[in-house]
Amino acid sequence: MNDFKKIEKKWQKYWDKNKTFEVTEDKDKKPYYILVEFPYPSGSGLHVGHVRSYTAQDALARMMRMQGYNVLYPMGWDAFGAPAEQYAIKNHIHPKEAVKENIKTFKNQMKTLGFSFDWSREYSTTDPDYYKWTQWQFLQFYKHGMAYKDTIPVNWCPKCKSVLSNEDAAGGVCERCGTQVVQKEKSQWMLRMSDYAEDLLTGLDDTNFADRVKLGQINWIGKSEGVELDVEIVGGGKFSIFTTCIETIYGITFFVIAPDGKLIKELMPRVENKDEVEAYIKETATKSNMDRTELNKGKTGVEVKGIKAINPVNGKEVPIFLGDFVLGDYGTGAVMAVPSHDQRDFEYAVEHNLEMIQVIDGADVSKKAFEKHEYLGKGCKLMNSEEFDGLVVEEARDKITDKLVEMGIGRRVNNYKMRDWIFSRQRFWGEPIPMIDCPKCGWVPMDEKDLPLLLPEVAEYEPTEDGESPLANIPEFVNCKCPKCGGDAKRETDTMPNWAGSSWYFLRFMDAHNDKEFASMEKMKYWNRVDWYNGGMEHTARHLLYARFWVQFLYNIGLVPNKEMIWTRVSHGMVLGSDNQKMSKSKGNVINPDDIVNEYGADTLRVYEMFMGDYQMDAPWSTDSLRGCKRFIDKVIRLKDKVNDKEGYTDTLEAIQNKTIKKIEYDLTHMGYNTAISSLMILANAYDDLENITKDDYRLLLILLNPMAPHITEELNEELGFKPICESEWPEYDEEKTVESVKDIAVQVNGKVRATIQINVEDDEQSIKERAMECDNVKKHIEGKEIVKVIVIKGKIVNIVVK
RNA sequence: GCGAGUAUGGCGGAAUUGGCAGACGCGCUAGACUUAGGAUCUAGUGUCCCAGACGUGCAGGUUCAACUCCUGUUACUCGCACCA
Repeated sequence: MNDFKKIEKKWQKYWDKNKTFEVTEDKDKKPYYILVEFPYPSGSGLHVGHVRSYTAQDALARMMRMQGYNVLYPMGWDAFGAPAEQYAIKNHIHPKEAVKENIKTFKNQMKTLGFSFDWSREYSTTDPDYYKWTQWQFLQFYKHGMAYKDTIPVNWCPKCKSVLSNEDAAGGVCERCGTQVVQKEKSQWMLRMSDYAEDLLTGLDDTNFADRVKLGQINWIGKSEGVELDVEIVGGGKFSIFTTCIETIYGITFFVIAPDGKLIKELMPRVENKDEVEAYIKETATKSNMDRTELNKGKTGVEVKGIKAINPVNGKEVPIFLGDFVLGDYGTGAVMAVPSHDQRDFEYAVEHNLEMIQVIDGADVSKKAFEKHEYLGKGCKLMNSEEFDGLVVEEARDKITDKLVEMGIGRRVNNYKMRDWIFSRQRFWGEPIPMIDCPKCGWVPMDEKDLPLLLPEVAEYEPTEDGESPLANIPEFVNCKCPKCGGDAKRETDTMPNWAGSSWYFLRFMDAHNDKEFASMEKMKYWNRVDWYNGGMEHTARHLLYARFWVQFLYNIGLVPNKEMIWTRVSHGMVLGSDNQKMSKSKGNVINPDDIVNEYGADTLRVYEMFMGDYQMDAPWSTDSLRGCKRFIDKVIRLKDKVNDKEGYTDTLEAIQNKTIKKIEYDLTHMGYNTAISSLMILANAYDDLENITKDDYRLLLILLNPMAPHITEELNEELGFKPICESEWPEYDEEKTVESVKDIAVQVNGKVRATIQINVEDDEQSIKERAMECDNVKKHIEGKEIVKVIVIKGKIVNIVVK
């Protein structure tokens, strides 16, 4: 049987020619929108990991189409960003050409795998017709005060010569190249994502994301409730701190402020030891995040001499320090230090020989701090806290907060770890930011009707040495007229991050070729939302959060129908190498899907990847197992020889057939792909046990297997003379017939199986009980013993308890 | 350190509500058919001191009955990481 190549080609052509999977907004059908993360068309081609998730979603799409749903299953390309640019630089071609080439490869691979995408909706984020709307939406952010320019210390990758978002620089190393990130001051476009922190949290209630996905989002947003407190400075002036442990306020022995924050700059004129302080600020700036977190556990810092702060509750004057464990961009960039009750403050106090005051009773604080997670909920009481002495912590927290609020110096506030989104990249290969810097008018947005702002056609697109975008070197691009006053002005030369285009691509699929709007409200209302979104776990924090933020903003300005446009989000496990390690060229364990398709066929690869293990877990590659799937398909082919001329279904197969239909429906909608395949193997084995099967029997197996193995099943179906499966209806099962009327159940004595009896569904408890007692082996084990009770679970088990 | 997840034969993994642990597949063993087999078919395949007993990371508990529920614990994987 080596004509699978011919067969697969034939049916791929058929689907293309008949536009089988293209959909329109058909009002008579129920819409269902299935989405997989569109790939980054890299130079190395499709990965077997792509095949896993695309096949899974493809199977769901194919089944649901047969069930009468109007299934939108689109595909496109997320082609802006550093990898495409680096690939282009390395191979000395223009990124546009590189992307075109890579898309062609990807698309061919997808076609040979028989994915049922609606190719009429294909686009790339790099198409001017698409990024026009990305730019347009950026202008909406700007016009609603959600985009602003700010000079901030940013993560800088010295190798990629680019600014990275906190998300891209997670762990203090560059996401792309692994180089240590350093801090650098830069003027950047920002989106006010932190304004949406609370909405992004509550919005999760309107989604059906997997729990682990929701949790990832919640952790990333990182909400903490606490008190913001104004602190007076001796001799005038004040600053604010944020704390979640206001109950320890009487234990303050010093304050620490961030060296990279704005506060120290304001205080500078009054600082006595300016040289020392400035040196420390400089030192901090050269340290990467990594240094600040891992390598530098010892608490460095200097005292800010000449300035003392006043503890508002007792008037005590305490010193102020700089310390790089306090971050400039979280909270207020300043903290109250209570060394007895915070381990970081404790370490800092030991290092700098500072006073400690215990204010919560219940532990020895001479060796380490007695922290919040240790004293909360244990009934611990306050001490050394004047009128609050003796109060339980939780109560004291409330009373102290009330007092501070009353005094007008305290506010209950929430803080979030999530920061604003740094939206500028000093890169060529991204959407140009459509803003113009006019010497007279300041930043002016481009006129919407002039969009798209195209990337210029140039030969040089490598980043400049000083970290400016390559676009800055192109006078024809930079120089322009101010849309407001008509005078000479300069364009923004930074481009958008590659997360931009992917933050709204799923909306575009609903109306992919609209040249009047990014997507029409009418079509978005028809499709309503993404019903089922599959992607990698690695995208559940960042991409999904950006996309939700983007959508919520569009909703607030009335441009999309729902505040959450994604309903279910699930994630798949990785396909590992056969050595159980992540596939990588350096380890030599990479499996190329093309090779597998060539040798075994697309159907085999698809079936194998569905069968390989729990969909949500990583699974190692096994070519032996793949061969097993090939054998299964061969067996299905051979079963055709058993088909007789009889009409209808074989009686003895009724139960298993109904059961299998039900099982496949359940499994394909619950990510149980491996057990779906297994139940089809069981069905095929049942057929194989018979001398003959009917045409209808055989066709049922073909239809049920079709979502996973669409080519061979269509071919066999056609050979029987039926109309194509992709134009047929999904079979219905009869719940009553899924239950076998005769069944073997176990008989246990004291929980141990001693016999098996055959029962009928109609049998009553008493007769089952009697028959169970009559089994020889059961008799042997209950002989001479007192029967305490007999438990009969109908259709499942009998347990006789004896003493 | 914090958060999440995982742990079942030689291997990948089943067990939807507590009800015969190991479905299904791989691998392996023996046999059949064969010039041949990465083909197909048949039988077998958790462990052991094998009429029986023991077995789902480990130690307890609840129950007639526990992979499943509860308490504690270990290892690994992933995410976050001085977030006040």
